[in-house]
Amino acid sequence: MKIGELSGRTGASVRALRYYEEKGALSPGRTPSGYRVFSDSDIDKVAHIQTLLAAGLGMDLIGEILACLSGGSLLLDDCRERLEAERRRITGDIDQLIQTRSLLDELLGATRGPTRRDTAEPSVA
Amino acid sequence: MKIGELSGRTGASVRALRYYEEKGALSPGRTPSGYRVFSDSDIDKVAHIQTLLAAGLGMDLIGEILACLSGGSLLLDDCRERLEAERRRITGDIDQLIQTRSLLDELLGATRGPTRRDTAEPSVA
DNA sequence: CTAAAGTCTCACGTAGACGTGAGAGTCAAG
DNA sequence: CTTGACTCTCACGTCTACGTGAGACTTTAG
Repeated sequence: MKIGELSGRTGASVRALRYYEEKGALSPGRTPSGYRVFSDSDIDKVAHIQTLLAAGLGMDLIGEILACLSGGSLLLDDCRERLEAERRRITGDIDQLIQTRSLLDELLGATRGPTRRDTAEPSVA
Repeated sequence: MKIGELSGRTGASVRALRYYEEKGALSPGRTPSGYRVFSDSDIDKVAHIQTLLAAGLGMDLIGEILACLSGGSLLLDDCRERLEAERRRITGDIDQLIQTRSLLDELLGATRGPTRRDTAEPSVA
């Protein structure tokens, strides 16, 4: 498929997809005329990219990770370490966010209003 | 205390502290000669700012929040709503991060195997 | 065949949270 | 009084993940 279709299927803008390629996260083929040609598996890759981006990983790292994965379907030790480091960082971020949520509760409760446990608490670590 | 001392006590750079003031999150007094004068309570405020920043809140919102808090020691309904919106967003972010952590575990697990250190056995790469 | 739609490669613009001098005034110490 | 450290106000530089044309070519629809 061409870039427009991938954009439609993933929600990522055409510009974003070209940017992902620039960072090595995608490696589409080319038609004789220069058009990028993506495969179905790229849909999943883009989803991964979006997920990792949302988690705060930089495109440079994501690019290396996906390059590693598609390269040999096996992570080099170097990549593993960095992924594990990110995993630890994310766990730290989660804790941090939970504390911050408590701070917000404090601010919200400090002034007035019922200390009601309203909406569900999906994630409590 | 002057800006340098507050910087030392909070870890925030002098530039950052001036930026926080610019955004209305801090409102230090001034000496006749124009030097900023901070109080001890500003140490806590800076800590809150750093926490909220790390949680993804923008300085504009943080500025309004702290201005609200120190202004009337009571949150306006408008402020409350926005804080509650941020609370929901943070909860969503936490869930997102937990899912992402699972993705990382998946990626890390996909290559599970002996972590060779010096074996020059090129797997598939 | 022509017009519209899609794609290409530059390459500058954007927003957020500061970094980094530039040039100048101010304060504590010797 | 003179350093030297500290502070002040501009105001441009930085980094990230794209947005947004500009100008030109390719493909598709009628």
